[in-house]
Amino acid sequence: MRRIRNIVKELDEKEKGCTFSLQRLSRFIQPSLLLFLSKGQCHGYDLIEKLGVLGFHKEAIDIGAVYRTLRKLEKEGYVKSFWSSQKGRKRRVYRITSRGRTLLKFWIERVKERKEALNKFIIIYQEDKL
Amino acid sequence: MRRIRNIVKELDEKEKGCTFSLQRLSRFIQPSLLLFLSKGQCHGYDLIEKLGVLGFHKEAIDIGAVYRTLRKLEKEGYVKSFWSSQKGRKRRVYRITSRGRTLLKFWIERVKERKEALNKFIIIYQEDKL
DNA sequence: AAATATATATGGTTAAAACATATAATGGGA
DNA sequence: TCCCATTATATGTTTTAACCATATATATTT
Repeated sequence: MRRIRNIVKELDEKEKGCTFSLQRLSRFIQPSLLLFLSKGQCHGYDLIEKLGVLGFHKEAIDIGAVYRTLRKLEKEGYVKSFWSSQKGRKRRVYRITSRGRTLLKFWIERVKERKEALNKFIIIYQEDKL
Repeated sequence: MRRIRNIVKELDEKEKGCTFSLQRLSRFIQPSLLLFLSKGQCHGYDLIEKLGVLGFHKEAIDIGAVYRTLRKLEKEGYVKSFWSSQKGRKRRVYRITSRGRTLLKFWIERVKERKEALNKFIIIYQEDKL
């Protein structure tokens, strides 16, 4: 039904014996959805495809989480949705609101900070290596 | 007793009306502790200081989480500890194990992936901006 | 003597990812 | 035509780790 977590399972093989969940994504679905919606309206399935652009293998994405996050974003007023049924399958199309754009602006700051932190992490790791 | 979250509270002010917790750190304490311990033995309080090097304000760090994570890392065999009491306060000093170094190696891969993803995030955000 | 800094630890709450499963319409191939 | 894969959305449960609060005790500074 859902071919999911194939690649992650391979990692599991390699990481056998490690009790920490390394592949757990963190705080990424919500800001990513806002980001893509800031570029234009989209429906959920489309957004799942687009998450791959950021480097996540489609197979590893929790589809349920995407839809759930979209519903929550709407409940909070960051996006708005409507049903579209032209050509076949009806789909719920999302649009970002101005509130959503403001939230994304805050996220960008966090993303930049986090990127800097990860960069420092890598630099420290590589120090004094032969 | 603990002057914590001063800076974060300022952010809260700015982010008023946003119901999403933007400042929540994610999956960072554990790998960071391993990283610093890979450079040499340390005790918990020292590690709290060092977390600041990665760009986190000391005030925002959950000290309890640091100690808890260290205990867990030891329980899982990624670090080892002993009590040291020379000059004053006794402290529990941690050392990374070879298992810990292996775990850190896996983490580095994740960190690099994540940094790339964050970079793409920023690039996409800046596309078609005036 | 009191206050602050150093140092470690644990109990409870919450958010979000991870995991599982359900539903249903559509289009292509056997 | 029937089956199956793909498209498409959704919700229930479990787990993890951050977040928040608090407790304890020694050492140093005011």
